[in-house]
Order: sequence, then structure tokens, then C-alpha cells
Amino acid sequence: MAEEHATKQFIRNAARRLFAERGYNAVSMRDIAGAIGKQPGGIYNHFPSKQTILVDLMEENLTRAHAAAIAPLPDTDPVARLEAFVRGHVKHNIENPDDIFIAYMELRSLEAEGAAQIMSKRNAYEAALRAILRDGQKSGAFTFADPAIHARAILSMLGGVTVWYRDTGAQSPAVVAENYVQAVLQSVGVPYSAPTKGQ
Amino acid sequence: MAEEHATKQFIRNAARRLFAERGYNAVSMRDIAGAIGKQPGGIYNHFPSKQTILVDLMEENLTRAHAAAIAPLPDTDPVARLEAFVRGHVKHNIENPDDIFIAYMELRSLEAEGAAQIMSKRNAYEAALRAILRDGQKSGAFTFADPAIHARAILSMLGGVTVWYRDTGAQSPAVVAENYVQAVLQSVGVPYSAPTKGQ
DNA sequence: GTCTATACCCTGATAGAC
DNA sequence: GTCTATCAGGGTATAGAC
Repeated sequence: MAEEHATKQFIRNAARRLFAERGYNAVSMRDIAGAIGKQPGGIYNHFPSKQTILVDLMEENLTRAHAAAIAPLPDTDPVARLEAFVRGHVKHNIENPDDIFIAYMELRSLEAEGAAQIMSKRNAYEAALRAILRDGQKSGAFTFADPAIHARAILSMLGGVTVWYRDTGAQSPAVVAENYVQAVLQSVGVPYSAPTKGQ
Repeated sequence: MAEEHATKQFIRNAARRLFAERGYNAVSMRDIAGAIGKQPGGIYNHFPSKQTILVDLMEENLTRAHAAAIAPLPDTDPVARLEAFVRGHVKHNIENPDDIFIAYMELRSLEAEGAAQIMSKRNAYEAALRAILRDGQKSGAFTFADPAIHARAILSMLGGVTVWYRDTGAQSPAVVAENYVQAVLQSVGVPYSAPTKGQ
């Protein structure tokens, strides 16, 4: 991971943008090569297959998602932890729209080996949120029926950010994050007053 | 729409299942024909192109979604309307997982004409939810900052049901709907006590 | 309406010169 | 590491017999 040919990163960047725009199956190796001004055959000097590029992108995204939303969580009460999680998660989503889009649109484009690898990391991420919800439920801070269902409901809600955010340049990331913090906290029964309003 | 060849419906059913399973671009006309025990060329007696099959499926789904979640809304207060919307929406999602999956995974597989047609119907659906939220906000029943953001947050959350529901045979549709009613109502600041717990 | 046969193009991947 | 050239297979769609 020390020194890497610049072309390899160009391939990653082009593939990320194209996969997000058109979908994995609608993008050809010729498309990727054309986007970086190279010939199709040359890509195989850096990745052994098209599938490998997809797995590489998803893997890297999950690593950075963990670093943004899970790793820096404070070791305090569930409310503060959930709020910090939402902020980190939304920030990562807004800053990496293509990766997020690929992450949950192209899961079924993964073949057996890659799928196992990616799902394992995904499950760890979801488990971290579930743990926060369970802690809050146990302490009486949160109100909901089923932690597993609620964790998925929250992740689905937050995942939707990137589906529409790129079309809506109107709101600033901070405002969007604020809205989601309120929506999530209220969804677990915690009252929350947004510092700013509307805008 | 009166009398239609049975094969046309077989094609629809096979395409729906295959598109949902593998994605539009990963499914070939040969696959669809094979699934109904016919020859690829014969499909063109019923649909002029593969793209037409996709538009047909999405169009029909939106019509039924409207009938399930929007049309039967009571003309009462926003809280009751929102609750009824969530129940109708979740019921439709759970009963039509393949259609829902296609509806939001294959938007980008639509070509220009079909895209305009489908987006128009989609926007009308989203606008109906937005109207409920605005009414509730105006009357003081709901608490959130931005109706447009919150409408999308709710639809994203509800849309997530089908992403995982098929893997989780554990909970009954009624229980799942109950969880989502609570999550949505609480997300707009309305307290809600679920009739049943956990399970 | 369904079949067989096929046109024509694009796909992922490889071989080998430079 | 990049290029040119190419392979084998599969893609959508069409033509024409029955």
C-alpha cells in the first residue's frame, strides 16, 4: 500500500464515478479505459478483473465509513453516542456520494468471495449502531420496540441522503445533518430542539 | 386492457422476478424467455423492447402504490393521515417486494421517455406525503425543520423495508408496520405507544 | 403467436510487440 | 506499463417459415 502507480488510482476514480452513474453492469472496461485516456487491455496491469475493481472500491469505502462514524464515538451516554454516530455517518455520506451509492446499489453485483468479504464488514458497522440502540433501550433513554428493526430503519433513512442530496444543492451539509440528527433522535423517542430553523 | 394474451403476463412476472434478483442490466431477453419456456424472439410479439418491459412494470407499481397508500387516506387530522399513509405504504411494500426493489434500484436504467413518465408519477406520490407533513407542521402537531427533507427521510426509511424484509421471515407484516408507524410518528415529534412489544 | 436462424454489435479478458 | 490486435461468448433485435 506504500507506493502505487498513479494509473491505478485514476482507474479507481473513473470506475467509482461511472459505476455510480450508470451501474456496474452498464459500465464496460472500455468505458473506464476511455475515461482515463488509456486502452482497455492496460487496465489488467492494475486489476485482474472488473469484479476486483468493484470489491476494491467497496472495501475502501467501508474502511473510511468506520473511521468516520464508528471509531471516533465518545464513550458516554447513548444519546450522545447516537448523535455523534448520525453526524459522522451523514458527513461521510455527503462527502462520498458515489461510494455510498455503489455500496448499497451494487451489493448484488458481487460474486461469492467479494460478497462474503464486504458483508462481513457491513454487518460489523450495523452491529455498532445496534449496540447503541440496545444500550439506550436498556437504560430507558430510548423508546422503540425492536432494536434490529429500528437499526435498519435508521440506516435506511440515513442512506437515503445520497439518493437525493446531489440534486439539492440548496441546503448546506450542516443543515442536512441537523435535520437528520433531529429525525433520528426523535425516532427513538428523545426530544430534540434544532439550534437553527428551516433556512 | 380488456383481453390480453396470457404470455404477456408471464413475461411480466418473469421479468419482475429476474430484474429484482439480478438487476435490469444483468438480465437478458434470453433469460426471460428461458424462464417461461419460450424462445427469445417471441417476446417481441408482446413488448417492442426490453426497456418497454421495465417501464411497464414501474408504471403498474406506481398505480397500485397510489391506490394502496394515497387514495384511501382519511380526511381527518395530520396524525391520522400520516399513520394511515405509513400503514398503506408498508403494506404495499411488503406485499410487492420485487416491484419496490425495482422501483428505486432501476430508475437510472430508464431511458429519456420512460424516465420522464415515471418520475412524474413518483413526484406526485412524494408530494402527497409532503402535504401531510406541512399540514401537521402548520397545525403544530408535528415538529421538524424542513418538510421536503423530512418527507424524503421518511420515504427512505420506509423504502428500506424491502431491502431486508425478505431475509427476515421472523416478524409478521403487522409487527413490522407497527414498528414503522412508531418510528415515523416519533420522528415528527408525535409520542406513540406501540400496542404490542418486541416479539 | 411461436418457432428457427441469424445479423450485428459489444462484452471481459488475453497474447505479444515495444 | 502501455499498446494493438484479437478471441470466444453473449447482448438486443429482426426476418421469415409455419
